[in-house]
Amino acid sequence: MEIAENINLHMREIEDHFKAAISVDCVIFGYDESELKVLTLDCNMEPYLGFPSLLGDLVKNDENLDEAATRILFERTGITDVFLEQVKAFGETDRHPMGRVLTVAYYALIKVEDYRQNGQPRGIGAKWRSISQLNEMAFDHKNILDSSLHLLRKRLIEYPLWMKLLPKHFSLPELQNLFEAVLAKSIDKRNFRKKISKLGIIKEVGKKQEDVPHRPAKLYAVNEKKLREDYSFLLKNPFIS
Amino acid sequence: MEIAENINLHMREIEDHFKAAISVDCVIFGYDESELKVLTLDCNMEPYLGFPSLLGDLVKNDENLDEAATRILFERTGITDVFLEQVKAFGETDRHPMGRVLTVAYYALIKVEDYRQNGQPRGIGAKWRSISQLNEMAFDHKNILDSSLHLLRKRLIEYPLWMKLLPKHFSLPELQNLFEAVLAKSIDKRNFRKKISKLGIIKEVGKKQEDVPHRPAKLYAVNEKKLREDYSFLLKNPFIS
DNA sequence: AACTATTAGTGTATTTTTTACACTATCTAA
DNA sequence: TTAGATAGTGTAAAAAATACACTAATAGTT
Repeated sequence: MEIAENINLHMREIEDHFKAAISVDCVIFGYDESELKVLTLDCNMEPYLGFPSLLGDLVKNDENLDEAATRILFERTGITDVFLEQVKAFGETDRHPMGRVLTVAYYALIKVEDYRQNGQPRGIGAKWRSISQLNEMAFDHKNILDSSLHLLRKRLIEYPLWMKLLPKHFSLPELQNLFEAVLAKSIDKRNFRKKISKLGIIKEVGKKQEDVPHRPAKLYAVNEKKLREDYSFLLKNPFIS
Repeated sequence: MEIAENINLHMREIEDHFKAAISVDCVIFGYDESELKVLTLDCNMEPYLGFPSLLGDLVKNDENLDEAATRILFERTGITDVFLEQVKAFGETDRHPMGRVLTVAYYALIKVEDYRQNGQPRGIGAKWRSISQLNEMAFDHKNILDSSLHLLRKRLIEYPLWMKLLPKHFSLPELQNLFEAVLAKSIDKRNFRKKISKLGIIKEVGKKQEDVPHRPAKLYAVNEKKLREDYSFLLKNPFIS
């Protein structure tokens, strides 16, 4: 093939194809009030006016996908060092009214207390919504949420990711309830505790719950030393390069 | 905000952002000569001239991602109904010399015998390469291959995907070797057979290997009836919507 | 026909993991 | 003191995973 012809062909390819936009949408999970919640906005774009939407943005030209996700998390919550993992790309041709916008979904795990402290000023209009009340969403965001939740469920079983969702001090009933909320099933208390204790990565902090109208539960924290030994990859973010 | 201003802002967004191309790259796995192989091309683009590359193409404007992957598979192998699953998106800003090309990776499982029958005319220049010899690849394709192999390993453990790679009739030693090749570890023969037989989805076909210079192994086939009962989702392609 | 080389095929005992299951303990509020 | 509510604890049975060594069938050789 002649070089000129080759260049021509490339020109045509560029004209035909370099017309898409790339966005990142984040499914920001939080655990609060004994429920799994997602940080959402109210969509302001037709035809989805008022529908809950995920937090996303177009990817800048000099930004890779992980960077875009990290930026969105920071812009919206003020939190850095967020646990993030890519879910997958969503590329239906008609998924966005503005044109061809391929979106790459990430899920994020944050401690709601961190968000309350840092985030509210920036995350204007953002609302925590329980996953059980997220049925209709803007764009294909319900689809994205479902895929993300599916991935989170798998990850929660294989890695102790719950530590990214719970406050520094937490009780075993809280931890069990988190599992039950995410996996949407009830778990035997004794077997659950046996499994957690075998992990060996939490330790008692010597305190108890306060202000509860019943027997208070002991509080635990992650044992950073054991964590480093057995799950050092969780200290960095193993899923973000 | 004024409507005109709003439109203006959108115009700027379009100008700034709708400049990316989207491609799909397929990691086409095959099992042959007791090895896990990947269908590759020799890259003809600088600076990767001669490096092995995955089979990919730009996504057409009226095509979603799954459709593009299916098309690439068909164009390159002549095979329809290929088992495909999206791996993830790769979006480093500098991953492609032609500009910003976000690529979405898929892995595919095909029977090498099907490829030999249908494919060679179209897959001009395509070569099966053993994964062990794929160290340097064009673009970020080694990275894509690694992610795909990682996903395949997980999937192979949870689902009987090996049936997508083996010929209609296969022996248990072949099946075990496939596992060993994909997982890159050796497996105890008796325990392996126990596990496979508990699945209950293969049946003897009443034949034996021929032309082997030692005791011939019995041949098996997938029991379609049992498969429908226990793994009906594998008959369709569960990972392609 | 006997023998050698090579791979196929088979079962049991042990350990580990998972599951099922019910009562006592501690706190608040009345 | 009592009632209400939730926290906390152990054991036995079943299932799954692991470790392990010999006999069987075929082709090729002598």
